[in-house]
Amino acid sequence: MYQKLKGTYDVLPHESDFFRWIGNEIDHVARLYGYKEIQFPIIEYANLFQRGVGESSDIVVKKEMYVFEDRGNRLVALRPEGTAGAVRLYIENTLHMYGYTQRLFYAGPMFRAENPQAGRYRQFTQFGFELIGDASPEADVELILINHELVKRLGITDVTLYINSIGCRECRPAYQQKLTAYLGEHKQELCEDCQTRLSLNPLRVLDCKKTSCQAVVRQAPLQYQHLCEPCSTHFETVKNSLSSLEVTFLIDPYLVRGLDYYNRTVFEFKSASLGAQSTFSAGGRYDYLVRDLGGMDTPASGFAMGMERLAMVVEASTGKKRTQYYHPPFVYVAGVGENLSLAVWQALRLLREEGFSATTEFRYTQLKKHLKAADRLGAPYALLLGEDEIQKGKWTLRNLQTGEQFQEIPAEIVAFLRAKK
RNA sequence: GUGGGUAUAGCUCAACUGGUGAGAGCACCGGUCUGUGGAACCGGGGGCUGUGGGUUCAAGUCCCACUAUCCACCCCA
Repeated sequence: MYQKLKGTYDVLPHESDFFRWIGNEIDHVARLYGYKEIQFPIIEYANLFQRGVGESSDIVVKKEMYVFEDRGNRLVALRPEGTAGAVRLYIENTLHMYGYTQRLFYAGPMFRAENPQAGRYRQFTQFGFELIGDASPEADVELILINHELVKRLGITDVTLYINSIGCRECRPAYQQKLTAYLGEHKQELCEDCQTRLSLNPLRVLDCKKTSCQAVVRQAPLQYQHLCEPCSTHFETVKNSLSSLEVTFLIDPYLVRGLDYYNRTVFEFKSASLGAQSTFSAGGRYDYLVRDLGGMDTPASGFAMGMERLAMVVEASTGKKRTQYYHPPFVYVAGVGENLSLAVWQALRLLREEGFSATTEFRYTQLKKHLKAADRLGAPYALLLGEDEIQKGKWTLRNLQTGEQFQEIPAEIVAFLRAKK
């Protein structure tokens, strides 16, 4: 028997409405905030991601990208995240010519060859929002508000917003020097991984979870205390805006980024119900990326949400299983007796033309079988069609919850159903 | 990549310390009931016990490897 690839999953028929619902809410919020959907390929040149995501990122270093040569010997990769592709799209299509500020969102599968775990897959779905061409702190706030709105709409309750500022290319070097110097003094106390991080990306030592490292980190100089004037003002404005909008947040001075392109504001939404993979949404400002990928100097900010994790949080938070979002067909047509296929077809066609979700089981001729099938599907109504109905030119409509039923001409039945829909 | 748990029917689980043809409930299909379902009863299809080796007279049961899965680390959404 064939099995699905490690780290992938199937969405079954009774679960898909759940994901559709989440997707619809995201679409809706995107529209409310004036974001337009973009679509870009799942495969791109590998170097787009190598450069976009950063050479020191584990996605590149630990070979977590699905990279291969295509038939033309091009080195291509399955996208490990969305921002690089979105920015490539922005640059290649000169979107700034349509308006400097672009509010964009996307949704789709991403790929990382990591070991699967709770809420972590090799093919996972990400929703991302990108606000390109706006350097103001309000842009960051808007993105956080979008998150906030989504959380609210999906009925998620146990979330915490963490924010931090990781400075810019002006103030980070000085800070990093200070940090590196400090960590260098305590090198012996750090774990093996952190000792290598020290030379590669010392910031990452800050969120190491090993107790020995944390002891060192606790005394370490913190970025948000060493921001340059502009970065500091930016961060203050973000915090003040959030406060005045009554969006509660916590400052996490150890919040850093695995992806290299971030600067200034970074934020994460975490849920306690998620186990170790507590972050279901993360984002921040990335003012250098457009330039790094060959575009003009363009500020930008964005975030991405993991659909699978989001789904788990929704279930945990609302107490509703994903199967409870299933929408049954509205009317089940039961053809009772032989040679009824024409009548059944006609009924189905009329119902569908009226916008009702309607179905049947062609293989059944016994009413009993039909009702059982309708029951299993969860349809609220069954339309009974047999000799009697055909003779009278009427339909019998049965309410499957109450058992009540009546006979009427099709037009009346349709009117009745329209009122119930 | 590292560490630990798990692996028997579609699902949830049985099968005394290794011992006759691997069972139950749910689900599915059919019947009791040829125009009234969600109940009951009866019957049926489904498993080379994750895969491959080994120990043994004998393995679902013990040993090894592999694979998958779950959890944690790493990292990340």
